[in-house]
Amino acid sequence: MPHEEKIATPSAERPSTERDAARPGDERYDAQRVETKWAERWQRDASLYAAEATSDHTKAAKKKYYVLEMLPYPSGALHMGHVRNYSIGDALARYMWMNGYNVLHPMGWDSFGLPAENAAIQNNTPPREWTLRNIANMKAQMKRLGFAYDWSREVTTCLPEYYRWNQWFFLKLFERGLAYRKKSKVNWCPKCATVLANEQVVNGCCWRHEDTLVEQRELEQWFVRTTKYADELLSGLDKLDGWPEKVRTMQRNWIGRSEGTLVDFKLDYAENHKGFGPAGSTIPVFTTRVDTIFGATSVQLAPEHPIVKDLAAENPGLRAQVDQLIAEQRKAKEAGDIGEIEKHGVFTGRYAINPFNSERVPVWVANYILMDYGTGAIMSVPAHDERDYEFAKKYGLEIRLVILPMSGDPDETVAEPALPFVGHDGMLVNSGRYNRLACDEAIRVMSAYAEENKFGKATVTYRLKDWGISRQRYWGTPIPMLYCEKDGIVAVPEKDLPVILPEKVRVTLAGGSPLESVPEFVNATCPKCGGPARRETDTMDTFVDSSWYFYRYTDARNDRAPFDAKTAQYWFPIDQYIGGVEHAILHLIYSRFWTKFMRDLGMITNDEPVERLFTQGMVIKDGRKMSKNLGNVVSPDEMVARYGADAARLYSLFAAPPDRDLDWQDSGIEGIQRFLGRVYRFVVRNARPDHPEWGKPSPSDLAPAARAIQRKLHQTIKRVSDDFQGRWHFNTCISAIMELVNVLYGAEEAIARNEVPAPFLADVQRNLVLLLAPFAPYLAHELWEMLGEKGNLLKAPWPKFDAELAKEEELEIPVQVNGKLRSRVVVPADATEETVLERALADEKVRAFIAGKQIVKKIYVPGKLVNIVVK
RNA sequence: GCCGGGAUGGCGAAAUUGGCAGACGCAGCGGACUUAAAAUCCGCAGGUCCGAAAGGACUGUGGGGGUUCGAUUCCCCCUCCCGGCACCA
Repeated sequence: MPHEEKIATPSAERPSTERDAARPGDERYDAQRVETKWAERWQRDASLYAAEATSDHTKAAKKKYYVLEMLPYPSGALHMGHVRNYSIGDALARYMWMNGYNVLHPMGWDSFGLPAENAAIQNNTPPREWTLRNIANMKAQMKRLGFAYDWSREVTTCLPEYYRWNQWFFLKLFERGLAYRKKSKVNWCPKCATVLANEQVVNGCCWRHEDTLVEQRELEQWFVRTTKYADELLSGLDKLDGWPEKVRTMQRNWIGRSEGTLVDFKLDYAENHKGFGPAGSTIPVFTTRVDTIFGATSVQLAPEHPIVKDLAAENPGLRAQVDQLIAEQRKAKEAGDIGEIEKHGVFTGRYAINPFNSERVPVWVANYILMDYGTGAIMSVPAHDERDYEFAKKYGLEIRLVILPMSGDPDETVAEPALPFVGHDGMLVNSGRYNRLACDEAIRVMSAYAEENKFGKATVTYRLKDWGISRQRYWGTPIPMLYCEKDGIVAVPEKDLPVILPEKVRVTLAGGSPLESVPEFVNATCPKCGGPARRETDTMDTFVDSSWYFYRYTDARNDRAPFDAKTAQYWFPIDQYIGGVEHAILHLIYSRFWTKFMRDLGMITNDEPVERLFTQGMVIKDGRKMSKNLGNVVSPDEMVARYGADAARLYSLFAAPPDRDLDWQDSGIEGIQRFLGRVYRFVVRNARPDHPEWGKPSPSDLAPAARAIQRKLHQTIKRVSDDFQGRWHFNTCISAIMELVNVLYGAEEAIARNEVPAPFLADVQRNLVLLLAPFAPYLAHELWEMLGEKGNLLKAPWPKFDAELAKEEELEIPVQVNGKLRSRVVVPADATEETVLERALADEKVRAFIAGKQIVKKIYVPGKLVNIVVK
């Protein structure tokens, strides 16, 4: 019994009052000492978390696994949301390493953007300096937290080595007509002093400044033709079954595909026509219900419709009213309640011709018609549209029934429906030669008729708009375009990339782009004619950076291309992407677009960037989102200093399943700290680095105490492995490990009595450490070493589950009478149904409940439960 | 209005395929160790009622109904909370 003297007697090992920290044999877990020791070691070995080169892999049988967490904006310091996000990814990466995969687990910095400019203005620090300093700080935090990133692939989007490829992609987009310049109404955030894409406007406010109303401005802007892929972006969602349904739904809503028909209504000039009419004498209307067109009793125009402008120009009275409508609409839009606007309209005095029946209908302008959807004009069918019905009632417009609801029997007389009847299951009436057609059939026939007669056609409309990427800001990727007086818009030749963002720029939020005030940047030479040219001073939306950065990780130091096609093909798609749901539309839709674009460039072969997406819940405190304003922010640095990185990470995984919001409680992390200490103390007390080999005796060879440990160990291996492979409920993984540790503590007396063989105990401890390794890497490494293991824990094989060893020899079967729990019987695990029922019926308590009654039914669910039904 | 997600002890949560509701942890209570405290270890613990106790009865997963021997789990109806979309023609 060589280990006898090593067993600690509690009194000998208990730390005394003072100066206990440095005492030899101290059992208290000093997380700071252990964690800083390992952080330094890991720091020294850059290759530790490096993904293996793909060239080594064409022959190797190792499977790849690309796990990615959304890269952070370097705001200055990590917050708890980051810690949670990265703890999930890190646990997964470590688990996959231990399971023998070639893991790619990179990290980078989404480092262009407005906060750097604000900081520059406030602290007089250049954006570059501010950003790089923040990156250094956050990188140090990540290292201290022990995240296993392949830093050799670090991507920093604000550096020319990266953003030159944004410019390169822009040129490719431009060549293919996918980047274009257009004057249009754009969203303008006064606080950002720049425009925003539609996706970046939330409830009429800026996505970064939720209290700042977005204004509309007319500006020349660069757009990316995301709508070219609208259909594929939509249909591709069906195949993304590794994505949360919620995100897919959000994207579907955002794309907003709608099938319908365009129909031209001609303005009628028969009366009051002064020789030349308003620009565009036809009014194209978009409708999803062309089958109801015989019920159209007016045409409604958006107040900002160009024809309205012309009509108003001829009619000052109308103009005042239209201005009023525009104001109402704008106000409602800004307040974010355009949906609740009080319907209000004005008759223009003009009429338009319904091309299907040549009927003259009045043309109105209404505040609920939106210029930026469809054509900005509708045909109003009060009988079959709720909004039109409401409007018609208010202004006394005609309501004409043209659809009758279809009943089961087509020949049966149908009662007049309550109006408005908006159902699709009907047939046409009062519709000339289309009478008796079913709605869907009528839509087809009538669309075709319109197309044949050149006054309309079937069409598809999207809510999705092209992506406005111009930003009148300094800290972003310069758009590589030139304006030459002679040659117009000219692209910067590829060989002249990158267009370097100048460093010495006075950043202000006033006026246009700060770059305009840098003559050496603005003044350039036209590559076509050699004459003087003006450089584009807008920079790119920072969502361009994050749309393709994950490809760059596969080949981050390439200076001839964004990345090598073969290498990207090996790694893509990303097996698991993890981040907050706030990017469900913005980042994730742009990324999907970019992937399709790169595929069509022939750079990649995958259609989608991400196989599986996981959106983790928020970290909240006291029931509310953490924010500086509320003063409920928990700082990761403070948690690491007080409890250690392992505790902070483990708690963020333990407190709730990862997809739910996590309510941070300081007392909760203390419990985790206690648990880590418990694990540490057990191993310190029981480590036998010099143990002989564990020969794996069969269960019957072990004393009951040891056998109980073995059973629990294998049950734990199964639970932890299953949760990694299926749903990711790390909280239950950790609970399972806690239970194992509790069993080990319960066995300490048996261990002291030598009922647990030393080699077996060593094996159990090894497995315990392996199970803990993905969640608490510092403690796991420390204990691994303490157990005398020399190999790299990171790549040590994940414990293997053995069903035979996990099996219970005896089962406690609950016995119900009429569905109510009355007793329990202990039976051998392999007991037959007869035996179990016999025992159950023989049970004293059960007998008391069935006495004098008739047994109707006996139910036995093997291994689970007995239910005796009596009456 | 439409589409998701959710509601379980004092709190965070668990119950993975319809089978012991509350694992694990926090907070709490009791005990051990200590001169004492901290730390640590062990134990108790949904609620109500009966009982001195051991123990027992009833009840309990937002509310109501249903299916079933049996429902946190499946079906129908309703309430509340969170997120997204919304005169989208």
